[in-house]
Amino acid sequence: MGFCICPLETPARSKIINVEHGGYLQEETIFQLAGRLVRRRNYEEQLPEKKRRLTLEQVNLLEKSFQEENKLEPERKTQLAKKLGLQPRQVAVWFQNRRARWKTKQLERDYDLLKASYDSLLSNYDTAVKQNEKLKSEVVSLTEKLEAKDVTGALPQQNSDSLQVDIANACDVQMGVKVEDRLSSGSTRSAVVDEDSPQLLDSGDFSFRMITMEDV
DNA sequence: TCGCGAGCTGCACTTACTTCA
DNA sequence: GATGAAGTAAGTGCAGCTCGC
Repeated sequence: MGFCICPLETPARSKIINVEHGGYLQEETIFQLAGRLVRRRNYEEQLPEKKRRLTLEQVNLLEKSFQEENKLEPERKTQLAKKLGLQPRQVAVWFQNRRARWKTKQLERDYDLLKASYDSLLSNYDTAVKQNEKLKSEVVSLTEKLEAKDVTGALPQQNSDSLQVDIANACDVQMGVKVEDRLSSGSTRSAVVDEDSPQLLDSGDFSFRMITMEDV
C-alpha cells in the first residue's frame, strides 16, 4: 500500500496496519484516518501537558454560549476558540461533552417525573382496590339483609325503598355522590368518583369486578 | 442524473487524567 | 500520603450529510 502517516501508537494506527496486511477496513477510509491522526499530532504539539483543565473564565463563556445555542456552527466555533485562546477542536469537544451531560441530566429528570407519576397511579390503584373490596362486602351484607326480610314476608313499600337507599348510601359514602341526585336521575348506576380518582366501572346490577391498572 | 470518494460533524461509548473527600 | 469516587477533556468508531468530480 505504501501509505505513510505519522507513527502514533494508537488503535487507529494498528487499524491501518491491518489494512496494509490485507486486513479489514470498514467505513472509514485511510484518508479519514490520516487526517484525524495529523490533526491529533498538530494539536498535541501545542499541548505542553497531557490534559489541561479549562479555566473558570473559559468555562463560563462556553456555558453562556451553550445556553444561547447548544449546537456549534463552524464560524461560531472559530470565534469562540479565538476569544478563549483555545483550539477550535477543544471548543467542539467541550460542546460535545456538554450536550452529553445535558442529555444525561434530562434523562434523570424525565425518570424522576415518570417515577412520581407511576407512584401516584399506583397509590390511586391501591385505594381503588380497597374501596372495591369494601363496597363488595357491604353489598353482600345488605343483600343478605334484604333477602332475610323477603323470607319473613313481603316488605312494606316504604321499608323496601328505605333499604335501597341504604345500599345506595353504602356506595356513595365511598364515592361522594348524593343519593338523591342518583335516584332523581332514575338510575342507581353511574359511579364516577371524581376527575382525579379511578372510575368504578358500572355493570348495571350491583355486581362488581376488580379494577385493573388499565381502568385507572 | 447517478454513483462514489472525501471531508466534516454529531453521537455513543470509552479512556485518561484531575480533583476532592 | 494513599485511595476511591466523581467530574471532565479527549480519543475512537460509526452514521449521516454535503459537495465536487
